[in-house]
Amino acid sequence: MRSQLARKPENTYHHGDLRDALIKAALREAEQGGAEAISIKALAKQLGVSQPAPYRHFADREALLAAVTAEAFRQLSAILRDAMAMPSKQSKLSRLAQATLDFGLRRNGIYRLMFASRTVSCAAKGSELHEATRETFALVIEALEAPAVGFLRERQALKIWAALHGVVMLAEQGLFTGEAAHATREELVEDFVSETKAALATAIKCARRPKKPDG
Amino acid sequence: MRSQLARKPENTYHHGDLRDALIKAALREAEQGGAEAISIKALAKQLGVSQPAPYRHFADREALLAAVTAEAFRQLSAILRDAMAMPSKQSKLSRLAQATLDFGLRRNGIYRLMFASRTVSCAAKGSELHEATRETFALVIEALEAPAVGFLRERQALKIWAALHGVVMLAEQGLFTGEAAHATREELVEDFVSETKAALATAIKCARRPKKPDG
DNA sequence: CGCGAATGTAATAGGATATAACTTAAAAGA
DNA sequence: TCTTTTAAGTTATATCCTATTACATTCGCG
Repeated sequence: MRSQLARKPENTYHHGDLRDALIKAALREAEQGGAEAISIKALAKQLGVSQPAPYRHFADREALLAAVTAEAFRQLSAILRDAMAMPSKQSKLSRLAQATLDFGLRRNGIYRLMFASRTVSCAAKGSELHEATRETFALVIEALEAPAVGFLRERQALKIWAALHGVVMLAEQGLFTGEAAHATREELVEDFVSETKAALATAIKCARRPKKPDG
Repeated sequence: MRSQLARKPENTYHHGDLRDALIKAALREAEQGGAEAISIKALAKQLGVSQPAPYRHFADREALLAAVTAEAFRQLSAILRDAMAMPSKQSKLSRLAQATLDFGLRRNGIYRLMFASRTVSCAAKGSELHEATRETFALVIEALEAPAVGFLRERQALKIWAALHGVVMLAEQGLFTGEAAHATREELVEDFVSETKAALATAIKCARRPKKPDG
């Protein structure tokens, strides 16, 4: 099952691994132009199969987009895991944050596919895509390096995750290029990271010793 | 120039205000489905004109989207201005924040058009759209109710604006519906608001009296 | 081996963007 | 006022895309 070879070999009837090749090629297309850049017809041509062949593997365009988005989340998860595993003077959270920012800016189109399309919110609860998004978020929680105390940790994970995405969003919008943007994106991200750490430390301390405000 | 009447009256050759009617109708279409829901052909039919008529007013689909997005930013600006003007026990910033969240969730599709499409980042510097986005951001700065001290104020405006958008984004993604989301969106937004206020207060105090850390 | 399921193809319908050539009506100027 | 120019709309058409239907080929399993 040559899963890496994109094009179908000539003089063969079956591609061998069309489903996978479609997802990989679609990811490549989406890199710059986002979901709009994904055309089933163009992908089929690129892979050397007939135009309706992809419909054997995906019910419609939406289904392909969902699969592509799920793959993108798995790739992001892998990148974040690597960033967190890498030895560094920075904290895990800081590395995760900078890696997310980097991913969002570098792979702009894919990022929009993941975080700014209807595809994800339409994903059913047990679906491949839904699971992929949950796994990524689990890494954010892990990056906090904090014990589970009620929902304090999840709350801080949501906060830092939201803040990060906001920075990516505004950066892509060009709000950091004006004269107002004396602060760089990276600085802002670091701000959020240290605020999260501080909030987490005090919140957990308070939760553990609810009577004493300081120990 | 009946600017409100959408459909072209029968037995007339000219619509009268097609450009405006197109933008308004497109906004209505985008409310749910975002940019993808905007079809020039469908709009033309809806307004009772021939299919290529819109091309007299917009060079292509992208140009229409840009105009629609600019109008959306002006509407958001108006909403935020109203929210800030309204008498309330809450701070201006808090009202702006909640109004933004509300807008992002209620008018989901339009929000994506504004903050998560390539349209905005492609807007040229003097364009209608670019000006509309700058005006909206100016309101965020205004909501801080803080004096201009270097770029401190702009930096905090960027931070709270980013955080807000992150919350909207994750909320639309459904990350607040799981068991992890013990915190409501509104609570998170208030967190960010009060952190901003605190950071702003101390930052400005320090900038004013650089030698004395506390006054 | 042989049969069913999976996978691919050709043909085709239908919807969208966009352009070209032509028509109408409104505005501008003599 | 009459004419001429120009803005705005129309019909016809080219091109691209999604999606379905009916048909062909190959894989894999009993």
